[in-house]
Amino acid sequence: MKKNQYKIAVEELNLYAKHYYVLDNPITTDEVYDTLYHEVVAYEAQNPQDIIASSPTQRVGDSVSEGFVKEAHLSRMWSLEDIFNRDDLEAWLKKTYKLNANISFYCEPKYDGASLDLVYENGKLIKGITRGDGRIGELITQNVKTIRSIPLTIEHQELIEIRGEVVIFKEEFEKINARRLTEGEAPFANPRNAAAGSLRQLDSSITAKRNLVFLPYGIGENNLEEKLLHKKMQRIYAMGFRKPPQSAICNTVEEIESIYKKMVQERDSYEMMLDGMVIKVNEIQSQIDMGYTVKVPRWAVAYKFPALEKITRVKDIILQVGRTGAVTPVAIVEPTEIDGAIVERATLHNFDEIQRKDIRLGDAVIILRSGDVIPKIMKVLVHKRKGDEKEFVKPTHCPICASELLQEDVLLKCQNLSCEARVVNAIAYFASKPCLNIDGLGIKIVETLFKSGLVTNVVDLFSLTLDSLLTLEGFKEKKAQNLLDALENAKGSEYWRFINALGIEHIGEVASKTLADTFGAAFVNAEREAIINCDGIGEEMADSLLEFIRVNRQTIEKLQVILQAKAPTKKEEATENPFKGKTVVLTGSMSQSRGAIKSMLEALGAKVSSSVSKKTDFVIYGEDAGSKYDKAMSLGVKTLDEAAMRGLLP
DNA sequence: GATCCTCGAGTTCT
DNA sequence: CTCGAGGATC
Repeated sequence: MKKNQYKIAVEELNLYAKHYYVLDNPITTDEVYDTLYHEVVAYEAQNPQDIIASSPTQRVGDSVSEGFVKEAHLSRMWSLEDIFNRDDLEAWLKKTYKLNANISFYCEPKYDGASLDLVYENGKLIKGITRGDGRIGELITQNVKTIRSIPLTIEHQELIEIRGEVVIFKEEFEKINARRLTEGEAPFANPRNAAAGSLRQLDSSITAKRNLVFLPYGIGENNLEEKLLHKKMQRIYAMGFRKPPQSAICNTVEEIESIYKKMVQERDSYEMMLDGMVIKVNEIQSQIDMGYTVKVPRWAVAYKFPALEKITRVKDIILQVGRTGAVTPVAIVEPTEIDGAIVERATLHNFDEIQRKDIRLGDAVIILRSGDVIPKIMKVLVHKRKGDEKEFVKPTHCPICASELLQEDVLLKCQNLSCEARVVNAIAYFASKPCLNIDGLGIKIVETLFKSGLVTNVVDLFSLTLDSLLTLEGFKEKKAQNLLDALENAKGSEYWRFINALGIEHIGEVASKTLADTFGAAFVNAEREAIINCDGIGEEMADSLLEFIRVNRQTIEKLQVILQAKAPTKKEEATENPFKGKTVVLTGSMSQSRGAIKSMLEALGAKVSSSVSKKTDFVIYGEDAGSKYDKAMSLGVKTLDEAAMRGLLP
């Protein structure tokens, strides 16, 4: 870095910081900021004579803004030094052991939120102060009192300062943003900004509505006479504060690495966002001996997690046509590594979304991926526009077959029933898992079959022969025979699979089961009245079904003859068991596939549903359980792990 | 008429 | 897994 580059970098950092801290509207990612910041630090270390007074390295924390009364902290709130990998960790440990060899380390999550300082006197909460610059913050006591996880009184009479992080749970964050979008307000970039913004509302009734959560991480001014940090923390939890979802006392690099890896792996399953793990020396006397540098304590460090947010560029927006004819836009971005995965595409859902977020071709965007969640474009970095970005024009004609598109609610749909994309996807759907479950007939194979002209509709599948298949590229004896076997195997499937496989609009797995149970093969002649009378089926679905039968009666009858799908045998009453008549939801991965467990439970008379509500009787969870488990917890629905479920089986 | 519960349909990456 | 909308329920 040269001197003039250094100056530019400082200005850039200050601009980022202003947007981040003061305007609660970041214009870059943490990663970009951190990288640049470290370059500046490196330059300043080499060229101390050049250091500019306004450099962000020359101050602690963010600035204090107007609007609230300023208030000094009883003792200073420090920031933490960041480390990013094992080498950094080993270097830090070496440094730390040099100061004091006989120590252990207390590790807990570093929450991604806004720091808060609480002052209690005579057992009462008297002040809540934002971090500010670490010495002076803003007095926000009224707002703080709306946070339910902050006790207003504690059983500790002496003056004590409790520090922690105010966060917004991920679920709540999504809700708030969804609401802001519908009300035409700019969404928050991340839960941290939402938390910080909510905390600094002038009207505390707004703060109250945001469902903030306080998680304590330490103590400022205090007189808790404990020799060990983790004991102090236990005293705090005993006062009525919330515990961290994970913590550990470690003695070696290996132990620290292992708890770090565990947290990284589990970070998605936590309700709040984490951005790292904090490692602190556990012995209080050693902490005092080690003391502080100008900026940070020597006895603690933040071990950052890999970033889940990256900046990338929208190269193109392509159009996909599904089996129902719905046209969906997908953004193609510069390939970017996020948390171990290379992200190249991000769904845009529908065309309103492009407009709402004002995404243009060539735009720099912040892209986000958390766990299994599909990559999402969070926001456009408007200040990075050069002027040559192009607005994306909503198509009027199908990208595949060129027929006219029609807007149906939020979806833009191709109306041509024989559009290649629709036909190919419909055949693939016919063969998919919840339908006839034909092995080896995925989208790629269907495309090959369609292009060769051998298969132009689902009936053609059953006229395939070994000879005709062998004329195709990529098909040798083995693969061809496997496919023919799989097709043969589809004969005699359960009847609901056959109905589902037809891909009738609004008729999915559940409705197909209802129809199969009620009418069996006679569903093609069912009266409208009788259809509407079925549980869960109304006018819309009935009309869609009747229209489909009217148009496709011959195809349906041909398939009935070929497939000989099994009409459902009269269901035997399941014997009495804990799951009979109960509504259950499955989440996470278990020793068998969820499908297998689902049919086992259904055989016992349970209704296996896909979403959790307060009517759900049990949520059965496996490894890596997701948001459904969280929802069960918040609704107070009973949860069972796989072993507990098996224990209840007859 | 409003609200809650479910289902259907769409998508990404390992 | 999440969104949006159909269906059921009050």
